Amino acid sequence: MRYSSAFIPTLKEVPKDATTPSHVLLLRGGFVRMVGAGIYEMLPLGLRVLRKIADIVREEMDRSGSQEVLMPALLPAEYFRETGRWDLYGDVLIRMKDRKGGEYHLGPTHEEIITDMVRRDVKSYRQLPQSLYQVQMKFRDEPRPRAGLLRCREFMMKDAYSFDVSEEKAFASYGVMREAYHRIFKRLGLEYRIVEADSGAIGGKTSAEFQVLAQTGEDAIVACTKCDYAANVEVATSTAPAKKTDAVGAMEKVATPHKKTIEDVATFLSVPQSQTMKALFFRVIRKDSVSNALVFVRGDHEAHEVKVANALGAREVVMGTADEAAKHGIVTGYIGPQGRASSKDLEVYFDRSLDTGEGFVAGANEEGFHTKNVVVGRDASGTIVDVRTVGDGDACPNCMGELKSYRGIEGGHIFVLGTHYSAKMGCTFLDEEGNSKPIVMGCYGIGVSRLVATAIEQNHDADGIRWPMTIAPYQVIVVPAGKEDEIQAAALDVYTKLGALGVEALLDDRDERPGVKFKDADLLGIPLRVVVGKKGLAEGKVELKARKDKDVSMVPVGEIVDKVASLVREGGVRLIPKS
RNA sequence: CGGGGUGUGGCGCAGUGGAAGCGCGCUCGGUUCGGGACCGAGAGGUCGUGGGUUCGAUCCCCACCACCCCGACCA
Repeated sequence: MRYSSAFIPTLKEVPKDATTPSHVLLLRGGFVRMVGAGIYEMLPLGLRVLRKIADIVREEMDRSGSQEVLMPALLPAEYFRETGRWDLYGDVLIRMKDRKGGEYHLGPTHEEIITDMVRRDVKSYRQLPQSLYQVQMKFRDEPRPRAGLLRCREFMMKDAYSFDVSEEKAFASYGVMREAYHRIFKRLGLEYRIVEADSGAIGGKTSAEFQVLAQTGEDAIVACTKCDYAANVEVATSTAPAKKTDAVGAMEKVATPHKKTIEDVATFLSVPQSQTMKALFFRVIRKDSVSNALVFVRGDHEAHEVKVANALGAREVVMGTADEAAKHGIVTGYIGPQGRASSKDLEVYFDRSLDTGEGFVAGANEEGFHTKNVVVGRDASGTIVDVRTVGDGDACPNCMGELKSYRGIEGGHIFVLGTHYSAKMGCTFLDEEGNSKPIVMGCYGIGVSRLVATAIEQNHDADGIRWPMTIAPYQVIVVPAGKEDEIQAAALDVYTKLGALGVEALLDDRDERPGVKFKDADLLGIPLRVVVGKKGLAEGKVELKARKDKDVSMVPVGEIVDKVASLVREGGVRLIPKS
């Protein structure tokens, strides 16, 4: 492509609404433009990147034995009604009516539609397993779209679905996809971790997220520095604390006037914060009931609400207000477990870090007093759970190694769904014995458009983007630095020969000063840059620079094309020469 | 949905109760030509929308809309 005729509207100034690096650079580089909140149009460069990512995903899906289909984005309400998600999805679903008043919505995900596709035709175990995928725009009315392509209301997603005769086979399919995902993320050139995660609303049993490491990530994850354990903090755990058997003296009430926070109490009583416990009052929302719970965690720990909800078997837990607590006779600031027991009104839980046989300082359930030597099990009873937020320095639950925390962007998520959808939708098959059984499903998503932004979050510097070779919009930019005919001719020659080898090259033939061209080349993030200049050319050489490196090398004109081609290949791209 | 903020030329911003300006970008001419050059001449704006106050509103008042940030929520 000749730059002079390309539609690459770059911007010098940072658009004021862009905050994250990928958002800024996608806009400045002329890759995308915003049309509305969470709605973007892809300009030529952006589309090239998007397609490259999608193509890699397709190749690996195909290789894993999955077949591509395309489902509609516009869906009649009846499918989501079948599984109850018409109501469950709430405002996230973009709903509409047709001229006859029929109810429709835009697809936020396609489990129901694919299940319908399969149930129509698959009747026998002989037709299984099946694996189908699609690359499609999805629509979700996000409460808060943000950060450019990272969180959109319209976004491109690859979703795959597996159909098996048994849970065992479904896990095998899950394993195949997991391997395919590893290949995909490696080929995309992204640093990532596969982590255990909460299954959320999709309703699965086993799931794993592919988290791309980036400082701006929305998700907090921990990974072991020794083994391959990694988990989203929503579900992360650590080694359970050892029980201690030292005798602990009897409980002792002490005056702690006006000392409400853990910090104040610990300082006042001269005990480490790890020897105190604090209580969190939650409103617990279960499938068909709402109750309250006191959850005790160590003073220096934090409870994670998702872990709390999972541990209590709740759909959701919400921090209760002081007023609500007061109705249960709770003295905020001085809450203790002694003398309490789980009741219908108020459930009592302890994080397992408190179940060590040690004595802790707890509130005395009386304004201005705390109690020392409270031993869980001896002086207080409740259910032991694991709800604390795991963080840096905690011990790995697998190998006792040290856990380290990262920020991540969820690039992919794979689930074993079981029969959640198939059972509700009557997607069944006859096994060898003639028994009708629901098909066991799995689903596997990759946020294709999100990965465009994710790749930038992980690969950029002060000057612009640094695309991984496999997804760069062009692999090399050829810059003639000078107007002399020899320079122009030499640059055109290099550009033409690169094209013949199948290298995707951009020829910056614009009538601009070299500085402008260099700035744009860096901003666009083209991995390789070949500059044809007067001095070099006099010696029969051109300049080669990698976007990610500082240094420049001079290469004989006769070798530059092969040199570039081999670097592109090394970057993981298969070159197909044009005949 | 709660809290905060912003809407003025393509982008970034200033500004006034008498009706609009700067930088970048754009067009033309000239000088330049290895890290976003310089000089000169131009083009380009329903001041988010609607209503109100006023002789007169981009400015003051009210309502609405859009967008951004924090939180809730979420992939």
